[in-house]
Amino acid sequence: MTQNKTADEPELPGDASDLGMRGFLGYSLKRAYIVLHQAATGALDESGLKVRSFTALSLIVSNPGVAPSRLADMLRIERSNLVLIIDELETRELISRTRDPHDRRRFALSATLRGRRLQEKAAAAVKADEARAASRLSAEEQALLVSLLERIEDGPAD
Amino acid sequence: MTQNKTADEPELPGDASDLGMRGFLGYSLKRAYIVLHQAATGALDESGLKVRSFTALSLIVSNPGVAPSRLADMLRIERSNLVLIIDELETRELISRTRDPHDRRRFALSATLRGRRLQEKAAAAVKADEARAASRLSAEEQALLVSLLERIEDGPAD
DNA sequence: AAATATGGTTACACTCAATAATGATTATTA
DNA sequence: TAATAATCATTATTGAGTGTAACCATATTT
Repeated sequence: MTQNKTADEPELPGDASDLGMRGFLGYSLKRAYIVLHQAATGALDESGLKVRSFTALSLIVSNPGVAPSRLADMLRIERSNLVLIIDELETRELISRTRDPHDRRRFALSATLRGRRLQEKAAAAVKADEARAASRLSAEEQALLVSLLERIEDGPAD
Repeated sequence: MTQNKTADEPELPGDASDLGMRGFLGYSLKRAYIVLHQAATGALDESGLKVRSFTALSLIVSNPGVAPSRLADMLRIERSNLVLIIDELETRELISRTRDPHDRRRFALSATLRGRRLQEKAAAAVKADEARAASRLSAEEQALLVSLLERIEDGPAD
């Protein structure tokens, strides 16, 4: 047994380590992601949006008229899963869903004035909480981090 | 007819962009994480482990005798959720679960020889696939990335 | 015109993770 | 010491989040 907890050394909290996992990029990535996701969730509490809904709303704001299936591609989720998100945003009158006149199978999604205002406010809150969560990094380091992450997202060099 | 790049129409579905979301660290973080998680999932396919189980097994290998509740803390999940993971690892005889003689409420988790061998093999596979996924980054950049991520994980500077 | 493909929707299943309740054991305290 | 509280592992239940399959309406292709 490698653990020797006698009365002299009662239960050190640090006697277990994840040093072996630190060699895995995905491990560090996930743990940092959890921190940022929680920060965003907290920031969005007031607006009643989830991170998922906020992202969808933001993409609709900056891409007026976008079709649901296109949006699903951008979010990397299935169309069927987007339906509920859109339903919620529409019920709250943050977006409108109108038929695309050129292709009546499609909907054209646009943010309402209310939706644009809420998105703007929520975005500011998320930005602020993200800044706090990443406050150990300078602005330059944060920019560097994002660029590194985007190069990973671009896939293998091959 | 849906894609007309010849500046005919101002708002075509094809030119949708997520540029507005790129200002959010959490957005880039999540997308990079998805890439790495998929890489790890693929690498672990052969071993029959999920990313979750692999992480648990790895931590048990490097912390022989660790208690389930301590492990749950390290994995940042509830004890109750760890039970199923441990059950699976024990059923496959990758770990053993023995009572801690000093505190009979606790279990002491240790990897079997078989578990250590599988972990070693799986770790190599994950490392290889992670390296491929991050191949657009040099070794120095990868190390830098990890250090930036860990500083985020450390929380706000305050 | 008929067959095929695409877009949105619904229903279902599965994974992941949190919560609450329970039984066993240990620690505290009256 | 006896009674009470706290801790550990477990089970059951629940709720997100996401994928798959089937369906209907509309477009496209043959």
